[in-house]
Amino acid sequence: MSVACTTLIRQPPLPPLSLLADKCKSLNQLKQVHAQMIISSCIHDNFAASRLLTFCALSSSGDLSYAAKLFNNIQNPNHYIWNTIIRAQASSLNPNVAIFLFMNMIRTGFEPNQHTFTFVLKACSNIRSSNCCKQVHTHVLKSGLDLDLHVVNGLVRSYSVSNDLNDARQVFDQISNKNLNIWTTMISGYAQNFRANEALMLFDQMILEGYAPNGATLASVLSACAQSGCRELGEKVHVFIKERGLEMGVILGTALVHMYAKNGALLRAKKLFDSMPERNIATWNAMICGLANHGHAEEALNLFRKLEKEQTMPNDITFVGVLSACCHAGLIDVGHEIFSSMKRVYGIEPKIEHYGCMVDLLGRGGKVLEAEQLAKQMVWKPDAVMLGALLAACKNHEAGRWEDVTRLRKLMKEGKLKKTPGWSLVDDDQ
DNA sequence: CTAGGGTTAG
Repeated sequence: MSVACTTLIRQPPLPPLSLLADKCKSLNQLKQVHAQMIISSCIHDNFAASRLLTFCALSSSGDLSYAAKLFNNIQNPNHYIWNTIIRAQASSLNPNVAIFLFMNMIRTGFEPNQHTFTFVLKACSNIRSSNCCKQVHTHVLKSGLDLDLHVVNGLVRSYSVSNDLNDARQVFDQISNKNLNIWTTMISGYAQNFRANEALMLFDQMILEGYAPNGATLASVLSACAQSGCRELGEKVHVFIKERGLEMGVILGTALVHMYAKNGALLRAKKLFDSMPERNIATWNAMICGLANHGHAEEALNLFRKLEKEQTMPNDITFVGVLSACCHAGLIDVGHEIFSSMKRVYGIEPKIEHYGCMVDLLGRGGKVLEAEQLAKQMVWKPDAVMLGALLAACKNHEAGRWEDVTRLRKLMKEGKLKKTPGWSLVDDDQ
């Protein structure tokens, strides 16, 4: 008895179970802590439960379904617990669950706080639903948190990505004590919706009001410059970045490469590309697509070969660039090879754009039947661009064989090829 | 007690 007591006393005190949850490295360890919490009944303590939940909901070695079960077993969740599960579900594969939880929270009479709104608005952004934004927005107004800058930023962001720029702008305009992040969110909203002029006008206004842009702001501004061909402003931004000594990270670097490449300043783009210490797939895509779109097919392909040797994985956009390079250069065999490698080597399922490139490539090369077969084997109906390419191919390469055109028309009538509004543009031989 | 925002390629 006395021996046991001394042993107990001599042992260093264990950290409380709740803090042990924070130290877990794996789900298995966490499950052991969870078990101990159940045994010692401290699982009923919300703080202890919240540490468990945080690990399985948010850590990279966590498990969302375990988190969901854990959450369901918590009798009286507090704000932190509600917010944590909503936050985790908001960036899961099914962000609707976050909205659903949010509604449940309200139904049970729990008042959302500013954190709740930022997380549920993240879910709205991820499902890109303007209606969801509007519903959450009414709750924001009800709660009186409509002046919280994090919440406002979430609203502007989620309205913007749902293509609802009017509502985004309305929320933005109503806030008098804006910060840089809100300006950046609104500018990026315009830029990402291809409304470059509005993005640049807002940027002007931001500068007039005395805000100094950061790298994130400038990345969006450069994106707008790329879209609208404002190379002059783009270069000014480049100078500003250098003068201010802003860190040329991968995002800002990519935005600059994109701006130069899109504006046809391929040498400057390439120089910058080569000087970047770190590149991601967007950087490669900006350069490859820039080369391809300006008629430098060989260089685009060479760069793609280089990319294949890197540890960076190409994505579907890379292949749009590479295949359109093949198309411009008339490289049928190379195009075929790359098209088939998409799925075989990289596990990327070709989309309609990729088929479009191939149909155009085959059609221009006079392989009208092959092109048509490819168009028919897709799971989608051909779009106007593809039909245009097909009809052009018939006209240009099979002179006298008007039955090709007739056959396409027949297929369209039968609904095997869908007639789209743009189609009439090429149907000019009545 | 614990938590949140912005940025790149088409």
